Formats: sequence, C-alpha cells, structure tokens
Amino acid sequence: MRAVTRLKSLLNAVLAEKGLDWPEKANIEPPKDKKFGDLATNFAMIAAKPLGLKPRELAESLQKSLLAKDPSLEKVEVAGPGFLNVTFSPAFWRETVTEILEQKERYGTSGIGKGRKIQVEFVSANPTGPLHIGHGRGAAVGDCLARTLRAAGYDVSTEYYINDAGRQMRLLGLSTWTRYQELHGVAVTYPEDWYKGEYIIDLAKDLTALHGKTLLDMPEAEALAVCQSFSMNAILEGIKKDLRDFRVEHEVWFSEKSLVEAGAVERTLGDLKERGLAYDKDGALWFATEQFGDDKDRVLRKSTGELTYFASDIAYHDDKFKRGFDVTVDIWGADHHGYIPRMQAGVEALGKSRDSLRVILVQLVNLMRGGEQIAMSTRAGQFETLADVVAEVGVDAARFMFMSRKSDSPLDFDLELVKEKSMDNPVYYVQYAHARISSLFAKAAERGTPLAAEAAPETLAGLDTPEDLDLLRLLEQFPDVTAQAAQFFSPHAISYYLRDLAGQLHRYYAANPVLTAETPGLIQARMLLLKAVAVTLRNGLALLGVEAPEKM
RNA sequence: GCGCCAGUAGCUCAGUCGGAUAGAGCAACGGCCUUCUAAGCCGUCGGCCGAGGGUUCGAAUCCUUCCUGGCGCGCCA
Repeated sequence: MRAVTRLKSLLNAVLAEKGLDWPEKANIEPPKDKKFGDLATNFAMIAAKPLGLKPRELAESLQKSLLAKDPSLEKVEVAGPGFLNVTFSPAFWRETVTEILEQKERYGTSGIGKGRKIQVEFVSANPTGPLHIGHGRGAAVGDCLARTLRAAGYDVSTEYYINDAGRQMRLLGLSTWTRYQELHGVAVTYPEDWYKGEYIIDLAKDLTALHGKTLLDMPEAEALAVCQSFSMNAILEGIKKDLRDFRVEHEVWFSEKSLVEAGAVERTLGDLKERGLAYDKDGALWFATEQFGDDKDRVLRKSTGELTYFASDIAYHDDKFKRGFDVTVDIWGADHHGYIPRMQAGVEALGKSRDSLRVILVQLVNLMRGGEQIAMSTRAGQFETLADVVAEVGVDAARFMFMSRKSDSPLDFDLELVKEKSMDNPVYYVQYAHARISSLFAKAAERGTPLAAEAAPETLAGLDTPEDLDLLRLLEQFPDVTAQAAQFFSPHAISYYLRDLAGQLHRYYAANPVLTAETPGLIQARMLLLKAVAVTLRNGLALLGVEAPEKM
C-alpha cells in the first residue's frame, strides 16, 4: 500500500505540473516476474496519448524525474512498449516492519469505505429446522465480508431476517402438532409438505415436558398456534446458538412478522399503488417490475388475499433504506439467482439506484465423507447440521475451508479432508506459521533475548538478503489485499494471501536462523521481522474469524 | 426455449475492471532433521487457459457463435 501510494503521488505530481488528472485506466501493481522490479505501471502508455507523446518517450522522461524526486527509488526502468518498472530501496521496504509494529492490530485497515453505512444481511434461513452446511457457508461468507468491510472503514451492520410469517411457519406448527399427537397415541395422517426430521419429534417431546398432554384438549387451532410458536422459538434459539458457536454474530434479528404487524407491508404497497407502480388484475395485486428490467410483472398479493414473499421482501428492503443504509448486501444461496432481477427492479421502483442492493450468491456445498457425497434435504430430514460438522472438524478448519473458494463456485466439503492436517487443508499451514513464530519468541525469552522495544532503522539494517526483501514486500501488500477484498466483496482473497505469507515465512524460517544468527543485531532484526509477520498473520486470520494459535 | 454461474496442470483451485515467459497446493518422483516445531523446506515432472471467430501494440481476461456441466425460470417459499 505504501509503495503504490508513494509511486502514485509521484506520478500525480508530474500530471499536476501539466494540468492533467490520473488516467482512469492506468494501474500500478507488482509485476508477475521479480526481474521487472517491485512495481510496474502502464501509466506512460495510458497517459502518453493526451499529452501527444509516444509512450516510451514519456516513460523515459518520467524515469529521470522520478529518480530525482525520491531517494527511496533505487531503480526506474523503461521496458517493452512503455512500462515503467520501479524498484524501491531496501531501506524503504524495511520501514514496513516499523509501520506494522506501530499499527499492530490496525495493520491492514483502511479508510476506503469512508464511513459509508452498509448492511450485510446473511443466513436468514427460515426457522423451520437447524442450520445445515450450506447455511454455514453463507454464514462464513457474510461474517467475513462484514469483518473485511469494517476493516476497510465502512460503517457495517449485520442482520438476520427471520421469515416468521406465512406458510412455512404454519407447516412447521402442523408438523410438530402431528408428531405431538402421534407421541400420545393419536392416529394421524401425515400432512403434505411437512417437516419430517427427527428434530420435530424432539420438539414434540419438549412440548410434552412443558405442557403434558393438555394440548390434546384444546381446540385444534389453539393447539396449532402453541405448536407453531413453541417450535419456532426453540429452533430460532438453536440457530442463534449454532451461529455463536461458529463465531458469527448478527447485530440485528429482524422479524418479518413485526414488519407485517406494524403495517409496513401495507404502507409500502400503498405507496407503490399511489405512484402507479402497483395495480389490480385477475383479483391479485401486481407490481410493475417489468418497466425496471424484470422479465414480467410480479404478484404482491394473491387472489386469495395472502401476501407473497416478494411483497414482504420489498417492504423489508424499503425499511432497510429508510434506516439509512447506503448499500445493502444480501447473501443468498445460488438457487435464488432468478430472484435478483425482480429484487433489483423492486429496489429501483423504491427510488434507489440498482447498485444500492448488492447480491452475493453462495454456491452449493457438496458435503462429502471420504470422497462420497452425503445427501441433504431439510424436508426429507436427512442432513448433517452445521453444528454436527463444526463439532467434528472445528470452527477454524470449517471457516477457512469456506473462505478458500470464491463464493460463486461450488464447494466440495469433505469431512475427512477438512480434518486432515495437510496442505489439502491449508488452515493448519497458516496457523502453523503463526505458532512457529510464537514458539520462537517463547524460546527467545528462555534464552534471555527479549524483542527490541522499537524497530529503529539501524536495528533493521541487517535485513538485506533476497529472502528478507521477499518477505518485506509481501507484508507491505497486506493492506492492498484487504482493501481489494472489501472493494470487490471477495473476502476469500485474504485466505489466499495468508497462504502465500505463511509459505514465505516457512521458507524464511528454513533458510535463515533467527536466534542463532551471526550477530546480536541480526538476531534483533530478524525477530522484529518475524514479529511483523505474526501481527499480519493474526490480523488476516481475524478477518476470517480464525484463531491464531501460539502453539500447535 | 430464456436467464445466471462455471469450464485453467492427472486432481482441487487462484488469477478474469486487458499487460511482459499462465500460478499454488495435492498426487508422482528425488533430496533435507546432532542446530529456533519435518503440521516444514528444496528440486523434478506436468498447460493449445472448453472450441472457433473478432477487437488491439498486447487477450485466460473484452465482444461474438458454439460445446459441456450446475442451477433457476409459479398468484412456491
């Protein structure tokens, strides 16, 4: 971050002298090949045209003025069609250690969010059964995204939308009621589309413990109501616990029912009608989403008088925007992707810009064991719950596995592989790097070699080998990685960075003795460097919600 | 039929707002523990980036036509 910022401001100064702005398409990034220096920019190729110059000519004149402007630049080369390849001095890179040790847990944070209010709504599973592994992926993605956005300077709020109104809740109540009657010897016929999982039987038993058989004497409607609210509350408590155990916190639990009961849905529908965006046809109320790019108009209220989910979803998003969020991010299972155009159309109809709603799709998780797929279905009642999976493989391994793919590709989650302590399962590789450093400091303390209090330039001067510089350069990139992860809503990039950093650390460790280095000064310099690595690893893992162990 | 996503090494995947010779891990093979954790390190092998066409100084990346796989297209939720 420091290097890019520095180079960019130098180039901007050149532009300012000529009264020009930074060209949109110009970029500065580390080149793939080290021999092209620390940073490469296509600046001259992009900027040459408006100046009426040839790219290479501009590059050559920049080369001279850059070197004259900043002593941190060791080398500036012109290459190919007009690339500028810039190499910073080792002293410049060593300042990274000082910076990290000063910023500590703030290293990797940035202000790119500019305090904008952003909401991340995720999981939001119907409270009709326990969370399964697919919800776990959504939970991990949403939680890591929220952490990443927060670190990037957004004002983030996390939320779980509870679908506690409507048909699914009635089915849940009916399912529990059926199991309850069955439990007490009443002959029952199983309803259609009911929840037949084991957990419903457990609910019926819990209900019995609380109420005995008294529900059998109630009017059926009343008994159903008791079953429904009891089941929902119990399941919701279970979901909350599962999420807490998975280190996922939602700040707001938003009830659909409360929205309906407060009349918010009716109000939103009324607004739409008034603005001519909703109309009656065939006895139903329709939302004119087609004019906002949807395939066709959608029903808000069925001819039966019942509201559709879409109606309350629109009212819910209306409510979100009224609460002042600049952007709301919804994390959905990929099977809902067909729903995006109509939601975006709806958001536009509400008077917001299309991109105030960002939908992140999370693809399917194939739960496997030893290469064989485990079938999952809430309805059929055969699934491994998130809680079961976490109990088996641990929070760290599960979260890291979820963050090791971009959310948009399907993920095979093999319980045997996730438990395995190999590079198939990189969480251990990264954690091991952190533990190694910690244990090295423990050993240093035993030997009476405490870490220097300050990372002064003269102390760090011994860091001048190629491995030192590789590590320093990688450390310096961490703030860029977190900023980009936030900008592109891709927290998985952090896990890839951490693997790289861990790899570089392991290489360094193998090649450079730290506590037995030639001179006391060099010992200090290397300890400070490794301390900076540990801080960066810890900060990165924190963004993923994974622990950085001292020992393994 | 229409739409969304994917197709990169034997396997699992990064890279995709155009950049220089396409990366990593696993697997396979060969090395490295009397010295800070071998859950590690080093090396070798491995590619027509699904196929064709286009755009340009430059394409895995953008456009287009196909092929293959997953998912979705209700007054379901």
